[in-house]
Amino acid sequence: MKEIEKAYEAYKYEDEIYNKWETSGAFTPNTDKKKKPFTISMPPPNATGTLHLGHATMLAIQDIMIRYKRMRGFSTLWLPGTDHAGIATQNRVEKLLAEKGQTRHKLGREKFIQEVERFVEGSRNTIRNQIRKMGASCDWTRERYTLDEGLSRAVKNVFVKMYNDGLIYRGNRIVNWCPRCSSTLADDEVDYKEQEAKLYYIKYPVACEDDFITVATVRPETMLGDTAVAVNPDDKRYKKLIGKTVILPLQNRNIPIIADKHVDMNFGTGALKMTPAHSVIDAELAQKHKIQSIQVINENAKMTREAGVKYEGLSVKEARNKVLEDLNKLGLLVKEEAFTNNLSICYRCKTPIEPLISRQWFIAVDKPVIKEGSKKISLKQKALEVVKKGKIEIVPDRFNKIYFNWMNNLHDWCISRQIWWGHRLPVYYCDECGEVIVSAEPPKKCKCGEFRLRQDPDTLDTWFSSGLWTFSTLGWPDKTKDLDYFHPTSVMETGYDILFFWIARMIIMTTYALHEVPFEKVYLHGLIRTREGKKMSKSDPATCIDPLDMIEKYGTDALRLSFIIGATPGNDLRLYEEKIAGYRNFVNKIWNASRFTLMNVDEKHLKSGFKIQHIKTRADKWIITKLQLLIKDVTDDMENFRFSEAGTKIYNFTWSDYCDWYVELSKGEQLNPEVLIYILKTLLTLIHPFVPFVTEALWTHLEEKDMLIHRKWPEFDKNMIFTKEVKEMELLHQVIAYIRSVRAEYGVAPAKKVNAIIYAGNKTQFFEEKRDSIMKMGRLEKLEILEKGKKVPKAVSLFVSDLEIYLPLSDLIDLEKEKNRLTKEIKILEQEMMVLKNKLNNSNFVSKAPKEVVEKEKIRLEELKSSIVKINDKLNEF
RNA sequence: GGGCGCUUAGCUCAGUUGGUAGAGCAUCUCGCUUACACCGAGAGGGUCUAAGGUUCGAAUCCUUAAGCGCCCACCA
Repeated sequence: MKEIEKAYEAYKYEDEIYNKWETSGAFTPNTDKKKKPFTISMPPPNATGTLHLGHATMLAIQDIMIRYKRMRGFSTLWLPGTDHAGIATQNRVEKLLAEKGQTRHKLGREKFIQEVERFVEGSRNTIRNQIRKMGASCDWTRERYTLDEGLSRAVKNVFVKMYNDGLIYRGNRIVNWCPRCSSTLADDEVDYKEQEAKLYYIKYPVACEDDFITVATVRPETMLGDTAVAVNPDDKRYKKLIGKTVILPLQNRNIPIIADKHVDMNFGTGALKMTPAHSVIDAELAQKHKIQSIQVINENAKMTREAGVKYEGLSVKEARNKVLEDLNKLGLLVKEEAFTNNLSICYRCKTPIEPLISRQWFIAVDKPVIKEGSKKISLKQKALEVVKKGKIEIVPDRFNKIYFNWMNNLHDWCISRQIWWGHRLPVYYCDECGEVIVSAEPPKKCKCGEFRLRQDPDTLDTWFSSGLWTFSTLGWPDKTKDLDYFHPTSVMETGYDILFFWIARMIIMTTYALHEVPFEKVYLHGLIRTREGKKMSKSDPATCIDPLDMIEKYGTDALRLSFIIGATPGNDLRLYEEKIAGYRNFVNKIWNASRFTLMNVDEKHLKSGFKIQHIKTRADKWIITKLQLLIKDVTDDMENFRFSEAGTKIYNFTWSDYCDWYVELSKGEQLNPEVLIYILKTLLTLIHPFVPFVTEALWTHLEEKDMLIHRKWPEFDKNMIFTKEVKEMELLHQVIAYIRSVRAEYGVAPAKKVNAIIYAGNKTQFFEEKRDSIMKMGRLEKLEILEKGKKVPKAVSLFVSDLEIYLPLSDLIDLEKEKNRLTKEIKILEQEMMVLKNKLNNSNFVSKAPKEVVEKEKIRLEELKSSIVKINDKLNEF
């Protein structure tokens, strides 16, 4: 027998165990045709950061899925990797450079990229090791990175294919521009922040008339680029002005007054100033009405020459003040009102977005290109269809609606970014003849014969490459064994916050490129919040829990459990240290339950293996039955992704059934080594996916050849269900619980032993057999077990089922108190009996409720009646 | 303006198809009984947000309302 420490100290074991798993190849599956594949693509953490609670959650959930399926005999691939995270990473490095007084422009493109690469290599290693810390059983031999050669090839190939299909085009359109990042952003990369702004009312004189039209705006500086004023056609105030022109103040330009139903009559003055170059709505209206646009703000958020010499070069804010001042001088500024509006900001750096017109690359989401039978459908339609038809199932299903809503409203996706860190567009220009060449391989020369070709300086939106993740990581565009075997992947597990950013993009890109879904199931977890329900923010260490600190303090297993138990998919989870400490206690409980077993068995027991013949006592049959039911329930829960339920059930079994009863009963002559070992091994197997480290650490003491990670998942065995014994044991528990309860109520010191008399009727033999257990657990001095007898005076009396139990606590008994206790008890029982009687007298209930429900109630009623009679008899003696 | 989620014991939450409410922590009372004080035994604590409805029966299904939170949308 090996020495086992009294308490489990996680940090002493975890790294070594992980290392053993990894080096033994346990995480690396084969493309074994005899097995079924089970695949998860790990959502690639950004290559910049460190592990946070979001990552830790996803790793815990996915690892549970993977380990479970591995034990069920699947060929399981969990493919890890990292994402280059274009804008996020570039921003980080730019910030670091700024500290040294450097900028990326001073450095130049090539050197800057080297700088980023250096930075990324460092932090990728950090991330890798932190993923290991979480116990993630992912296949490191297949690790990928979005900028790998292979993945880059996939990116270029998809780009070219889409271009050739007419899905990718270059266009001059209004885009979200972040002046700080100097780049475009996709629509969903824009965040909104409420701000206290001012709504300015400005008078525009109507040409050739002594009239004005007043417009309201929060951005007066954009008026320099106004090209129209729009009103609602039904607006009586302005009907007569439609078709006329106004003279745009400060610019002295004539611009038309047009009518469009989109204009809200009730907002402001009901007249909308239109700046198509700097407002998305205005741009749409302008396109509809063929109104030109004038760009007055440039990509650095400075005013352009078009804004006029007076304003050129001013910042937006300066221009705003100057415009207001000038309008005021002319008496055209009517008034200003306080106003709250939503300011658009960059989701990465929080800088206000400037909408402006720019020449960019887009993916056409509404163009019918994908062949579907005889007709062609768009990317969007295809992405909607696979979810509608159930080819992809989203858990929880309420997110279907959210997905549909988003997909339906999707506009053409702007994919070009003016940053340097990322996949450069495979687009080449010939300045000689103006030819545009789109090609995965750099072209040698233009068809006009020119050799000097210029590659587009822009890079692709990060989500373009992430969208290919499930298949680019498996080797596409090459026809690899992995791709054939592991794709489509089985489950995509991630936080609901990137449903649009990523999940939707993967569905679009994969259904297009591979004509199959990227994954069959999407499992969405919630966000981790503080105990108060607030978001955890890195900037506020008081609210922010660092998973690595928690691992050091409580162990990985405890942390994992705190993400799983009590969590429901799609709902946020509040996390706090006491919770983690609680699960640490549970992990220690597992440790000690095992320790007890190991201290009480010999090596020969460990080696002998378990047979059904080893089951001897009623307690054995009871715990074995409980275990079988646990296997059944937990398996069912795991199959249905109910990890919280599965975890809770194992927790309760371990602590309440196994430790509090079976282990306690095992102390003494009842000890049955084979059963103890069988229960322990099965339990460790069942809970291994949740707490891999402590279970594997214990496994080393069990004389098994293989590591626990390879162990087969237990099967439910109906031959090990003993219904009768379970009922008897539960009655025994009840009796012991009653005795303990009375002892406590009467203040009997735990060390003091008392006497008891049980009239057990037809269960006399059973109780006789369990005499030792009752005496031990009830802490009895002397126990009499008889079929029946006289009521015992000067004793506390208990009536359980049809049993009578007496504790003659003579000197402790307070007759008055005992009388009150029994009176109280009988009141409760009588009340319950009344309810039951009414129910059973209700013909509707008897006829309509299921038979077994009625039967159950009848039995309960009989029990109640019997107890009440007995208590009444006893009361009459007082 | 649309849509979604939450509201259950002091706190954090479970409660799978409707059958008289559960856990952990916290509180109180005891206790070092040969696995564990990261423990054991016992106790208290809930008209399941409110009001209607369906049903023999509702925390669970339907309707309405309130509070909190989130997402989407082109109120300038």
